[in-house]
Amino acid sequence: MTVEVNEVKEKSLNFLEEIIEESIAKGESRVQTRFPPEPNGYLHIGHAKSICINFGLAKKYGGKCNLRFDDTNPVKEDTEYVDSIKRDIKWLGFEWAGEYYASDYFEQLYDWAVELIKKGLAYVDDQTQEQIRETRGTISEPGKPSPWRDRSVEENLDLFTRMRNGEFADGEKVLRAKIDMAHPNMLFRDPIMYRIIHADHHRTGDKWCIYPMYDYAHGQCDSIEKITHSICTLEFDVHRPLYDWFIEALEIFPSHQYEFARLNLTYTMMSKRNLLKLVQEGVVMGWDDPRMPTICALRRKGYTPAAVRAFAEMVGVAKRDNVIDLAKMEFCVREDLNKVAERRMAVLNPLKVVITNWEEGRVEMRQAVNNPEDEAAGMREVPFSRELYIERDDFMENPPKKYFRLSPGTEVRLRYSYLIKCEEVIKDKEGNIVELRCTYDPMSGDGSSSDGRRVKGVIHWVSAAHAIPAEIRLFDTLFLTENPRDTSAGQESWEDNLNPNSLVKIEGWLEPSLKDAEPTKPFQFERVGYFCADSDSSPEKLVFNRTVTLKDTWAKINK
RNA sequence: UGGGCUAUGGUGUAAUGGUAACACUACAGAUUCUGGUCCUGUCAUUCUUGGUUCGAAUCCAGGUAGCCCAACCA
Repeated sequence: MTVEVNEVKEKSLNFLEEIIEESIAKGESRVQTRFPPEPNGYLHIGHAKSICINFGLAKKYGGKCNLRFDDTNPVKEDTEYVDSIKRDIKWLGFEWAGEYYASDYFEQLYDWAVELIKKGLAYVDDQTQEQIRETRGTISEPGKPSPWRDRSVEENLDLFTRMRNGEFADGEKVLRAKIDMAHPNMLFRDPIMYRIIHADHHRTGDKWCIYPMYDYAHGQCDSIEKITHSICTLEFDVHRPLYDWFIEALEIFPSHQYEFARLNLTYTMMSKRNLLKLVQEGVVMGWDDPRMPTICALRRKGYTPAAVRAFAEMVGVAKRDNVIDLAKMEFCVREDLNKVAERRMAVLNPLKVVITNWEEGRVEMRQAVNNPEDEAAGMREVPFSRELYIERDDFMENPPKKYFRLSPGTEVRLRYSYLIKCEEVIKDKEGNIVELRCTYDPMSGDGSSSDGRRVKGVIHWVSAAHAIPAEIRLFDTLFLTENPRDTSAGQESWEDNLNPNSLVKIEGWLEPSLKDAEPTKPFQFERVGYFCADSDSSPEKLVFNRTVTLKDTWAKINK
């Protein structure tokens, strides 16, 4: 006798999970990660991946994940960004164990710098920025030592103290680690640890005028927080030896850095610097313009946190360069929204239909299912009357062979309502179709028909007298028309590839129940796509944003 | 005097010396009061050349290709 073993396929581990499991196997009892944004811009979908990895790993292994702001460069940073970052992480559904700032550690970092000077591992350099650049050498040539490299410990200590005390102007002096000006890794050619910046810091104000560089700060901050797994993107891999060098030189808690490949999306600009430029130049309405890849933009557009998390999970974690198809993100959104979004009817491009055998003034409330994927969502009533709007695309005077919808003499079902037959097409002087005259089958209200005939086409509609007008913003999936990293197309720069049709505003008609829709709550406009009210929406002017299309039905029909 | 990282379908991710799997896309079909959803089917000589082995995507060696590094950015 054989027994069918229902094989439960265990989900394979990604390489970071393997690393963690190895460290646990070796006796490491703790998993502590951190998400370390610089508050110099808004978080985007690429950060969402990093957030999901860092918080997800901590959760999976019973550890903790800190939020640490890497605020070591006061001229670029601002509390506006700090606030937005916190809001976006919360929206994604994560809670940080501790909230820290690199600036919390400035005093400790300073003390450690003094320690390195005393050990003869750091010195104050008087060279100009240009001189430092020139003497660093190149990728294939060694650098040259600074003339100030061999100052005495006493002199270095004195100079560094005076740097802190504000005795020097910006750029006049820097503190550098004394390592190896001929090192094949450029970062080891006496990296700058501190520079002088007389600027207001968003948290420490004017307390400091010297600020640590990333390489001098990041590993030590991890170490202070006893981070076990410091996870960052691939371009930091060349920094890892330096990260380790400072930790070893200081003999502090040995945090370790691991790198994964950052997220790239087709047709999407992901660099914070360039996104900032779009905002500053007014190309977009702001950081939360629905065309932006920022988390707040996705929220405004009606994406759900669950969809973003599912996407991060689906793209996986590895070390190879990747470009994820936007279609994959849209799939995650549709998959989630299909389960949770209530259905509504809305006509984007109206064509008037008059039901000639329906009495003037008669209104009938039709029962409509809110969500066929979720019975608990219940029903609602939608008014039906003599004059309706249907989608202009749902009528064709001369239909091609596989067109299932209205055309002269044919019949379709109005969703949740009656079968109608097009009897007459009314045109204006220019020959434009302005109205259809139709008749309805009074016996077809329950889904059947008077004689058992069935129709293939089902279209959406709104009652002209009851429908409410709204501005509908159609944001194109493609904000860029080429992949930003693709140079083969010969474009001058990514900015030349902004999609001119990335935002189209139209006037549409919504069923009455959409009047008080709360912003960012997505609805499926049946047969059209997912939409949500914009934050600008008001009772006086309803504004709806397109979240994502339905799986491109119209394109399929029209091909 | 260059160093580091990476190569598996159109796109991602698995397979950890033993039948190349899963998802997205695309295409085809079935169901449907949404041309949506759900369901079914189709799509690979694992960058290359050698080697080790009964057996290699996996191990070894040499090529090749891509990405990152020369901010007082992170």
